[in-house]
Amino acid sequence: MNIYDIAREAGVSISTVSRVLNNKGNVTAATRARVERVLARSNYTPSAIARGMAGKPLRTIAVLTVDIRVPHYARTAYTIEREFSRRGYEVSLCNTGGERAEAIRYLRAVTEKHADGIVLVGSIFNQLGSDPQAAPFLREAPVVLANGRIDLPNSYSVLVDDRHGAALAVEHLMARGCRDLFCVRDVATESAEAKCEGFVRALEHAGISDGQDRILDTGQSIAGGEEAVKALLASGRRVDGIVCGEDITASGVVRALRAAGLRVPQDVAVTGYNDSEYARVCDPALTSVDNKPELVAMLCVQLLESLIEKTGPFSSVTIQPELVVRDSA
Amino acid sequence: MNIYDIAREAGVSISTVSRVLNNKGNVTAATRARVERVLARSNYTPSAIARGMAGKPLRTIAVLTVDIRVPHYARTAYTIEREFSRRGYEVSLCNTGGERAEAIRYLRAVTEKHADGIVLVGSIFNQLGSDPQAAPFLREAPVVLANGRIDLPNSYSVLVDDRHGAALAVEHLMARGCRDLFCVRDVATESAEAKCEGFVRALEHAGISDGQDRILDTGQSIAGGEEAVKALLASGRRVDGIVCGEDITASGVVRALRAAGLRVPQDVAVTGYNDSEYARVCDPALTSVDNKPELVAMLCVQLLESLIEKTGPFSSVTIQPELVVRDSA
DNA sequence: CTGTTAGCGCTTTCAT
DNA sequence: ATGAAAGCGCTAACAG
Repeated sequence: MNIYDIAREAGVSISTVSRVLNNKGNVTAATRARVERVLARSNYTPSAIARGMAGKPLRTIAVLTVDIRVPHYARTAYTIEREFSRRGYEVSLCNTGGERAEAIRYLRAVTEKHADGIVLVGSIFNQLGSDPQAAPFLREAPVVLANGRIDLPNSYSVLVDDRHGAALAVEHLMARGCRDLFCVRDVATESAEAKCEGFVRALEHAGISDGQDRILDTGQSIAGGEEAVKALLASGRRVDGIVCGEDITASGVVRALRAAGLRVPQDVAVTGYNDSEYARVCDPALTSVDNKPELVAMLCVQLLESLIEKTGPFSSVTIQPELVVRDSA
Repeated sequence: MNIYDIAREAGVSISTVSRVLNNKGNVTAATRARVERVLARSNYTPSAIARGMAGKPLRTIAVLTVDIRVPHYARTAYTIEREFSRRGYEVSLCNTGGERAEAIRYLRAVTEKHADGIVLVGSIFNQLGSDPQAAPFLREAPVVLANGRIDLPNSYSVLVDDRHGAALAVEHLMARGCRDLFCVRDVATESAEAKCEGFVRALEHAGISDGQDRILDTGQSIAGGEEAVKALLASGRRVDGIVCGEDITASGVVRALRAAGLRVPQDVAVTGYNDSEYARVCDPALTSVDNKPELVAMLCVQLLESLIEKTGPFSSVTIQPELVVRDSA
């Protein structure tokens, strides 16, 4: 069933049907009513593909994320989807797992389908900007990065100041009297790097210069946090505060500390990052850095929408995280 | 840049270009090479829209879910996306929030774009099958429900036996000696209903007939779990075991029990549901029912793919949850 | 093996 | 206010 069928049944031309379908003017009330009656009883659905063929945008947004099973990405992707949906766009989603090849495959696919815009969620996508295989696809449609940045003509960023976020955690711990701090780095992204940098700088600011030696590397998981603590305690180094790069890792840190007979926060205070549900499930509830994924997502959507609709001016923005104090520090 | 440009530059016809593009036979190695060279230096991207216009499938799958911020849905959606991606499909995602209107809007949109298949994740979508506004869109493409069922000619299900899941929890609690059990219902879906039914039946099986009076209603959240426990304790009823419909709610239950000075599991044992990361973050780690979202998703993908490619036979399937025993019960 | 051509279903001028 | 017709970029049937 297509527009010709409707036109025939209504005794008009396809132009007229098209006009009533798209609420264009120049149709008599009578004609419009006749067409609408036919429309109502037929179960005709216009073909968006044909509409796209005729040069109209398909109103779809491509979202690339590492893994929506990570709550932080889930919250970001959720907000992006909801906001674009509200604006009449559909979103297509890909979990690249950080795999360059997956990202490229997907970018090619969405370019072939003429996506109207692209959102890259996470600093891990920064590398695509200079990737000869990927970059061409990032020039066909406007691109916005959530907490990332690439240098391409039509790409913009909504950044989060993770250095500041980590510094907030350090300052809070020092204010409660902690002096022997450590930082848990649980992933190798620019964002994680920024957190470490914030940690080191904040220590320097407090006159402690060996921050670089106080960074613990581990995996992003409960087990990762546990292992980092076990290794630290085994080293015999003094510790009374731990800044973690993720709530989930922090929960492992807390668990291992308690298992070792240490009290949190009395003996060792712990901070998480992301202010996720994990922070509230954890016992004691985690003091955590809120890096505002919903706000970031919202700004990404607004930015991308104005890029697509060419209602300028546009500019990249940076938002500041905040510390949410609970029981672990 | 389109297929005509390539054809002209290579000095061949568009058919030939189309043939090399799609690896069809009947092209001399020499001709193929010539076209491929032109292809390589041009940054031509074929238009999937035009291809769709010519009758080829666009290879997109629409996934409807309640809210991917809920880990169980995130895991399901993640697996669906990954598996379809591997098979050369793209997935478009909508978080309906359980809103009928959102589901309908989205179904209309994806029908206009000729989605090749639809996945409905969650029993909340069961009602769409008999919804006159929604059902027509569920007839245009094959539909698979994850843990749901609708009665439409081209719709199939991958079901989870949640009655059995809840019964497993009850049996485990009774085996540890619990006698005064309660069940926390934290949402109003058929799936939640099935869990309650499983709870009641398992009690009956053990000679306890007042199961229906042992169901506590609350919200699906930490606070929901806490409130349920507070109300229960205030009522003065004896309790030594609580079966929860969700890990997140169970974590609130545990927290409130401990706050009331009760030990988990010694005084009151608690079971969660979904075997999510929350179960592992919670202290004590939750004994939880694993309802296998990855397996469900995988089966949905296989089912839908065979429906799309018409490689039968198809049939709905039911999978059985398993209990994962940890420290809370 | 290669080229010509007729659609696919819509939007949009341009006539009338 | 309405209709005729061109064109969007591709696939595939058909002709050569």
